[in-house]
Amino acid sequence: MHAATSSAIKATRLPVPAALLAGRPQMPVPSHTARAGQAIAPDRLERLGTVVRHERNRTIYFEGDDVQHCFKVRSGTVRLCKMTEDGRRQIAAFLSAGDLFGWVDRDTYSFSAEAVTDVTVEKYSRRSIDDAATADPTMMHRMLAVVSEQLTSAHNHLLLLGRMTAPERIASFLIDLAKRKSASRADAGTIELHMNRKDLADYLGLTVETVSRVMSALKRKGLISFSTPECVRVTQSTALERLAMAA
Amino acid sequence: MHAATSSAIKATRLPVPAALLAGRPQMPVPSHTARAGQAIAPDRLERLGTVVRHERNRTIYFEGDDVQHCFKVRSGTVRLCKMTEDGRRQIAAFLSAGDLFGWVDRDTYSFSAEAVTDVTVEKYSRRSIDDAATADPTMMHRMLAVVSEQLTSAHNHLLLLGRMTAPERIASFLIDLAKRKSASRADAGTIELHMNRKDLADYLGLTVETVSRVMSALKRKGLISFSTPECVRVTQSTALERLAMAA
DNA sequence: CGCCAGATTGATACACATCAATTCTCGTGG
DNA sequence: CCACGAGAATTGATGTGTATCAATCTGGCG
Repeated sequence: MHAATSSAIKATRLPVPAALLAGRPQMPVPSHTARAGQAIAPDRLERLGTVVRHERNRTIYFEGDDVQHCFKVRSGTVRLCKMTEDGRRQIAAFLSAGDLFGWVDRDTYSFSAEAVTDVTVEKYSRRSIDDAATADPTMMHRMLAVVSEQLTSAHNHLLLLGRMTAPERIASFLIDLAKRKSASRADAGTIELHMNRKDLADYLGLTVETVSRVMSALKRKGLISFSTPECVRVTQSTALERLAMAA
Repeated sequence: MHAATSSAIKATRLPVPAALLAGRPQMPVPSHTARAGQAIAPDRLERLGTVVRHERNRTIYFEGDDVQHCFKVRSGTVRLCKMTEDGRRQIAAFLSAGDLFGWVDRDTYSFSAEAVTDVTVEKYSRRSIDDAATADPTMMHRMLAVVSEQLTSAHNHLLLLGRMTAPERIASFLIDLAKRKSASRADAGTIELHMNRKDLADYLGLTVETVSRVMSALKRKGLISFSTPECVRVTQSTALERLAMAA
């Protein structure tokens, strides 16, 4: 099971023009400052990374694999998840363009990374990152900021899973997603989910049926609307926020 | 509400003889390597910290407060938690001697820290830590390791809250606690909880009544035993582990 | 057109929450 | 030392939110 970690389709060695650690904060439920990162010795990081493509539902790495690489999402959506022996799954985060993952100082990954959609990621060997960090100490500082942000997201997620009702979970999720979108484009209101109901359910600690029912209920009440299951429009954001409530 | 963060009773300026970042990994649900830390420029960290006492149930800092300090538990138990407006609470972690908290690179704390029992903590100003990190780059590296470990714990906790039944949650919790104990002393089997049922419930995403019922059931089945609610003895650890199951 | 996976909707079951008494524990003062 | 009180823990009776089981519906694709 831990064998074929690489489901890569194409791997081209490429310089990294933009600052590696720049980009918006990882994971949903941010609700905090966006900390637009500034360039960290971009010259040192050029030619260190490769761009790799993974097709839909392929695993990028498995929980328990040795930490050999760090990643940055270039396009598409990635999920970080854990499974129990009997097949129950918990998704810890969905990542999209600009998000970093695997940037931890550990021996093994504590969750799997999988492609929700077709995905392109930038991939950096741990060794090259270590070198870059040695050369530029602020790099390590930025990595700490990234992991800190992820820890905050995880803590918000704990509150959601431990103490919120199904409608509250869905509402919070939609609001977070809407916030993330609006950060990039001012589309305002329309959200492309990119993931199916099972993914959503496994992120929110619910079943597909419950997710479906609550989505339908929200639609009936006029808080949201959607024609295809993957494209949701928030029509009454204040009412939705009231539903989500949690600080 | 964010006013009096300091409920400190006594504050004495003290050198820090042992390596600050040494110690066992933070939070329950580790299940991974213990990474016994090596000394990080102990000389630079001496005289940077103060020892502060907080009495039972006092808040050390509030969610949303500016991050001014980092902490290390010297004795007692600390809980990290979040509350909703209507009083629901989620505890993210319990910390005990040797554990670090507040070591993030963020502007504000994303959760409150409270004393479960009477507690003594070592307290370091952010500024002094930054200075130490500049002087010794490996320091930042160690901090990244600490936060990474916490992120892993948070992810395990997500699986527990999102996908496990009440008995599974209790069993996992007891096993983790037992592991932590055995790491320090070879007491084997006997666990001092230090926290009441409400704390336990808020950590596990359950109610006091459910926690109590499940504990009683486990006792009746002979997997555990306890005379006082706070002192639990695991009598059939393999059966308990089978109950917990999750990878 | 017909197949199939995903989504929705309905009927029912059950795990855990909620409401409501006891019972236990422990600190305090007589 | 024991009685007392108060908060915590336990236990019981009942309710309910979400899971489970089971159709049906929908949309994409060979």
